[in-house]
Amino acid sequence: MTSAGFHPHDHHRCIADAMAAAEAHCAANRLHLTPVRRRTLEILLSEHRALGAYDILSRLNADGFGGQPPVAYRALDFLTTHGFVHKIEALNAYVACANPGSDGASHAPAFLICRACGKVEEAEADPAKGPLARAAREAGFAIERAVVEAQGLCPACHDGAS
Amino acid sequence: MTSAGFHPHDHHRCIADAMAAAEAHCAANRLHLTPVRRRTLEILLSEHRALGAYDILSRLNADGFGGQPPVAYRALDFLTTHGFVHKIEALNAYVACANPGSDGASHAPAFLICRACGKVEEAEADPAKGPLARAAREAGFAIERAVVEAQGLCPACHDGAS
DNA sequence: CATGATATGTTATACTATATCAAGCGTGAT
DNA sequence: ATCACGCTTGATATAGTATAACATATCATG
Repeated sequence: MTSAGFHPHDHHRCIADAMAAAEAHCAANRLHLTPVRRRTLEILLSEHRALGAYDILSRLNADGFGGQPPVAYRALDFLTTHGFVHKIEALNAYVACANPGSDGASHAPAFLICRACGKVEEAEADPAKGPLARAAREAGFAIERAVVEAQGLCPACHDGAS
Repeated sequence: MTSAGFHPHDHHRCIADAMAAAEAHCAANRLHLTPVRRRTLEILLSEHRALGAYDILSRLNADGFGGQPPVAYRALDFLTTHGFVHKIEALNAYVACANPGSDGASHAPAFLICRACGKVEEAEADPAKGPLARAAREAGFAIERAVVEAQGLCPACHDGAS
């Protein structure tokens, strides 16, 4: 199941479901979804886009949370460690996970990033099945983590442009 | 054909071949492989590892080239634009291309990055054939560029460790 | 209540990258 | 020849991303 980033959907519901899943996962695993962490996740869920740490920080400020970089980075560290948020390496930015708590830390997300509207869709493109896994096998390389980020144009921007 | 990063090889030859290929490609395309650019490429070729821009910069300094960041970044920009060097997004670092000039800009490299020794091997894991391409097709997404970076342990580090 | 683990506040700093303007240096056109 | 132009480099400043280190607060538990 992929995120609905590129298509119209009940976004309020989309946020509520993700927050509920995060809360359930935290409750089940003795994790503290504190106010800063919760708000950070809400901020990221509010858009299907990747936000920079300093974007997030300034929104946290607006909500009365501490104003220094470590505040944002620590919240992001918690959220990424537990699989609620992913970092988009190609953008040095962060995006909410589409299926949080699905299995904690070990799913293998791939991302489709629209360079026009900035929306990010998360796909479960398990690299274990692709040419990457074959190349690794041939090289005797043991993959622990894979960064897979496709950049291009989403359906809407592709049709609208050129 | 993959790079020989993880296996013993005639490294002097490996460097010489890559430099020759770069020179040929530049000559054929009216590109200037100036001293800074050439030296930058040599630095990256000297190791099968990804180096940060400031690492490269300090090595350039040692060789008498200008000492400001733009010097390194401009050389890297030239080299990446023309396919002689790739950026490893997950590390914010740069690595020499294993098969430069193969087709200029449009090959689809994937990387195997050893977290222990730092070596990087470039594989031609064409994403067009993998699950990523299928996910994109289903989503109506037009991929223009794909970042594929696997992190883990190379054969040597995998055997040596635990 | 004491204790230890977890989380947050705060300051400072490190690391990565680019904008901008000035100067040098070839190549080719007139 | 020299002028004009494009490309490359020099140099200063600043923007953007991330973490180290230490102090304080909070809370569950013994």
